[in-house]
Amino acid sequence: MTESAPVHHELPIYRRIADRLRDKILSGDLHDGDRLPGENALMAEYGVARATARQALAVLINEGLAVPRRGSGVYVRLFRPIRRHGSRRLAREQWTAGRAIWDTDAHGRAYAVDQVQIEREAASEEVARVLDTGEVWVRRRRYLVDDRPVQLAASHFPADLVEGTAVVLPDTGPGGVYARLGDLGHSPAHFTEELRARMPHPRETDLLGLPAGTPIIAIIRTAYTAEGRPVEYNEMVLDAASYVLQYDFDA
Amino acid sequence: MTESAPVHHELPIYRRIADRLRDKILSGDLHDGDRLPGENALMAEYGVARATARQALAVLINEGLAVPRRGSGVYVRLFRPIRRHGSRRLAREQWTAGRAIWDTDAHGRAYAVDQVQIEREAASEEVARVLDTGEVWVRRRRYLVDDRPVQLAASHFPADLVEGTAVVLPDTGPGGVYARLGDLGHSPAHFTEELRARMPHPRETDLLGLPAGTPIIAIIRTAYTAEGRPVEYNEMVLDAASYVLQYDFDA
DNA sequence: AAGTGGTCTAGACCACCTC
DNA sequence: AGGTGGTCTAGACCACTTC
Repeated sequence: MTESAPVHHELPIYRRIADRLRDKILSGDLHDGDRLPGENALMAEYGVARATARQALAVLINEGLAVPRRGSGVYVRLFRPIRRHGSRRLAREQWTAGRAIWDTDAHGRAYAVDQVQIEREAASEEVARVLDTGEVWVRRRRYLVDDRPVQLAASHFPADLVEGTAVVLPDTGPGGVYARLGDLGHSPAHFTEELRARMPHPRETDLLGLPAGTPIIAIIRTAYTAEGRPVEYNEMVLDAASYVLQYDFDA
Repeated sequence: MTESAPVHHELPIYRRIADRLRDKILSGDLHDGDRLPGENALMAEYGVARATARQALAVLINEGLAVPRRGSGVYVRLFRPIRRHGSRRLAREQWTAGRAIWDTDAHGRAYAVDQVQIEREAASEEVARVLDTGEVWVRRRRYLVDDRPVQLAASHFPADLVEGTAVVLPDTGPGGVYARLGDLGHSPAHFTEELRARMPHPRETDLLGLPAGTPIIAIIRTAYTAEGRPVEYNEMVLDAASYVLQYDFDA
């Protein structure tokens, strides 16, 4: 009797446990910050080995739905995004009014800038291609909202354009770098944002303090003057769990 | 929470193995499609137990850098994104020229639509709020590029607006639904896209055939006529590994 | 002190792919 | 047939949190 039975795959135990827990989270049965049943609880409830219980929890952790806390438990994850307006926020009125762009984003919530680093560098191949120059000034910094890091950014400017100006000073003054570029007669007029989502590299995980299962959104924004001269190349890395991006445009 | 005071721990073995493999991938030492050292190889090379070798590989898999193939090995992952233009692609010339929007995106590559489903439904709370109606027609479908699913979409239209029109037929004719809305005197003129990135739910994982470690990009696009009437609410779910999104706008 | 998650070992059986 | 990854068990020691 060589005939074998159809291989009617059951889901593995750890997947079924994970599915049940996920349902409880997504249905609202378990709320933000609630404690999930721990490894011991799952071992007892389902009669499985510890590794299997862990495997089930790992699924939810890697999906970004739960966060483990050493010595304490596994918790349902909070999700409080900031709304970031792609088009509106860069409207000229924003920075000509002397306001920082971040006022537009983090309305009401406490925000801060961190780890500011300003350096003159040789441009990478890609930056050199876009900005059409070999030497750039780079402003790197980290943004925090409610004391939690949410974004990394590295703005690149053609060195000859900004050398000796406030663009390369720690404090760029009212309206920020865009207002300063305006002072120099190079007001940004057109923007391109190129956007990807992926899992973070270890450096990004550290700097943004990301739990497992949190993707990042990588944005490259290029700013052009009305004459079409590129004046800024800005690489941003956003904690995806902290953001909703919005773009408005016409047909 | 941000990582608390790092008590100068050494990295666990599995992390160090994962770090070395990641370096080989990111440095280009290992290329797309190359086979990584397997569990047995890692056990021998580092003198660790099987579970530890697996744990190291799991890190890379959950980062989206590697894909396991049963009975075969673990492979470096391919990354061939499609460029999707947020603003330009919806320019009126596109659909008034009778072209499908997808011609703009998947230039040159084979694309297809799949699992088309057209139904009249009661609007969800959110859709009802945005479209200002309780009854909607919904067009659900899946997009494929090079025979691989890359996007799910569900377009919602106010029922009274599109009842009995080509908008709710399988074939919407030249220029697609936007051209048909134009025929009805409701040409879309303004768009809003709201965008998040997160790990997929199991249903999305299945429909898009996503390997572990692949986030999705969820986009909600709302289309408005020149008079400000909302005429479409489109929920899209994109395989993040398959896309680069581009938005162009002015200051 | 007790409980939690983090790491690791040493086995086992299975389904699947490749040769 | 032999190698690969997928699942699972039954232990162990550790660091950390909570009480």
